[in-house]
Amino acid sequence: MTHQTVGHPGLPDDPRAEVTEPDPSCPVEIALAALRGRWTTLVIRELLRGERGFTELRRALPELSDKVLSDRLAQLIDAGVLERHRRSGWPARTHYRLTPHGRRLGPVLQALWDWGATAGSDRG
Amino acid sequence: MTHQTVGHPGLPDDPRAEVTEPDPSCPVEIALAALRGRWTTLVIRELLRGERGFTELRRALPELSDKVLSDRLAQLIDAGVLERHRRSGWPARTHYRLTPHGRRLGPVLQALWDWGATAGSDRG
DNA sequence: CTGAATCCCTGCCGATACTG
DNA sequence: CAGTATCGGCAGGGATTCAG
Repeated sequence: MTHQTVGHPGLPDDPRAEVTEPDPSCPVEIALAALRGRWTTLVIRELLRGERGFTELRRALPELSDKVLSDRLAQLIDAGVLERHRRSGWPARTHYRLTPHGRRLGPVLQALWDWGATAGSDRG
Repeated sequence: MTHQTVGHPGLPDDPRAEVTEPDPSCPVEIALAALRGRWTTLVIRELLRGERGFTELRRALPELSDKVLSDRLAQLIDAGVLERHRRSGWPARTHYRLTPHGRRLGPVLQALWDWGATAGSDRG
């Protein structure tokens, strides 16, 4: 951040802070798009704990269907959060690992957690 | 989670960090619910700059329809982010102001911005 | 001026079934 | 083991209309 116009934390001094309609190239939109959708943060949480295979993720999140898990993994790979590593052979073995960029979601989720944990307590 | 096995920031040592399915009471879900939906962050951004009336918000975000603006304001009031202040008389005048809790979204949005701004570049 | 009610359309999510 | 294909239900979002 390069300024503090009004005294609140403010947003970066970047033209994208001035958009008047939702803009996919806005960094906030990019971040929220990466986190969007049911189950997404739980998948990330599992992978923050270490790399996991497809079945391991299913075991950790039993209510999550194959299709949605597959969707989420693709979404997160697309967002640069995860990498897929295939091991050839039989049975096929794949594992998913956070990229460095994905690991940097840790503090972001922490910020969301901290804010959400104080909801209702208006303190100030 | 009760540890920091891998050296990443980790999540709080709270039972809600162990849920195996989406849980509305999870702080992360609470925060994401507050930010959910198209236009939401732009409305917040406007109000981070100062209190605004309904029409002022419409002017700042011309593509945003009345209905969705109304929906968003209700959502954010419900989330404890905003307060509505009515002034009696004619014409009716209302303004919206961030609560202290809402103002604390500043750093959260900043964290999202920072992450989103580095997407693609794999080493911050 | 400040909204709420309605309608429709689209996209997400879940269940099931099928493939390499 | 690791997914993809397909379908149906439901909620989100936009335009329009109406009301306090």
